[in-house]
Amino acid sequence: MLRVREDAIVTAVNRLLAEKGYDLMTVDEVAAEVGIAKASLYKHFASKETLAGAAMVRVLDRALAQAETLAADAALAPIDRLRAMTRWTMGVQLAGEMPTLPAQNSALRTALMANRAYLDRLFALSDRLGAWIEAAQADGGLDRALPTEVVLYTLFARACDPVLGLLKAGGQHSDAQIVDWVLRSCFDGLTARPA
Amino acid sequence: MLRVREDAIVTAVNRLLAEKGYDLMTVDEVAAEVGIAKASLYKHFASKETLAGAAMVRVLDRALAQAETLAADAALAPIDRLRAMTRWTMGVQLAGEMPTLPAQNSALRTALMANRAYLDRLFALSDRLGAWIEAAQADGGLDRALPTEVVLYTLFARACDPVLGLLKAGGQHSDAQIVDWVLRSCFDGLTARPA
DNA sequence: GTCTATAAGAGGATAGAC
DNA sequence: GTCTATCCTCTTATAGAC
Repeated sequence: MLRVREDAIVTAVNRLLAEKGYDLMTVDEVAAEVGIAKASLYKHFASKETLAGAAMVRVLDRALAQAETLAADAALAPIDRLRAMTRWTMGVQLAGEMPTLPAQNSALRTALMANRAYLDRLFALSDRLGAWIEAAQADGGLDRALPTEVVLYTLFARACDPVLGLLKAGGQHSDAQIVDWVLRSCFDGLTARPA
Repeated sequence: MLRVREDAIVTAVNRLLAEKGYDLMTVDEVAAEVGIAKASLYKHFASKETLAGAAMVRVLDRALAQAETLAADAALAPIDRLRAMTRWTMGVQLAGEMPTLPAQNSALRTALMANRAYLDRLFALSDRLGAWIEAAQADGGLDRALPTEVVLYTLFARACDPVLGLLKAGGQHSDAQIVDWVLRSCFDGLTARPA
């Protein structure tokens, strides 16, 4: 029962974070969406920052599960694992399920940096992607001139890329088409490649 | 006198928007930074949204001036104009002078869409970059498989790319090095190019 | 653990004197 | 056009009954 209730809370937080972002999401809205009183919500989670942390833990768990699936496919080259992972990430964002947090809010940042569950998962995902990046550079699939951290941050940034939302807002293209274009620009660059 | 005072206000807004973003910037802070009372500030600008609009107008004017300079250099290929423009944009962000607005705040968005001065400059810049993009696709410098709007949005997005801030926060690299890496990943892609 | 009610304070905006 | 003082709403968080 308690687990089910808290799952419902995190689901609401996740959706609201994706829709309006951390600063514009209010705890009142979360409570209303779950259908409980705000005071009840605070019996489950100590603060707004804690709520955000729980939503991030959930999405990181989803990402780790996706990475696990990709790792199990021995036929995939490292670069293709990275591509598939990024495609998945962008799909989640287009589906309105990607909670995004402001990089500038220092109170929130401090709380997250003290959140062990969050940090564990963030490091686990970074380690996994970092290993794929280095393997892809070793086998010649990935540009060796770019440091691992540059590639890693660039891929993480696709999760909150505003380009996806802008193209979707235009209403002219399917989600799949949008993902294909952004994935292509990310991995192959904007300049023409010799055929 | 009035012009000087309003310039000082916009400068403060610009800096605070770059530092903390729109939602976390307070009008009290702006007034304090300028050194005037909040009520005085409201004699110059009607609302917080108006303040943000003025900061965006200023940065767009800077961008248009930069584009004008690049357009005057007849030796530059279209793709190099785009590259130089993006390099300039990222330099402004790393210098802490790039005001960034949340895409999710609908009240702010509504106000901006009613701000003629803002829209005029946004369209002017989009037109100029759009022409360069199409010229670069025509001469084979830019990937023809990507629609103009995808390239345009991708370049605009570099102005608020979180990767720059993450790399700078690491403290390991110079601004110039960071810009080079992100510019390379953007234009040439993450995957290796045949030499 | 759920509720109603409320504290406590931040923040956008304004009144009115000078 | 600048100031001090204040209004008013929104929002986070808690008190206390059941």
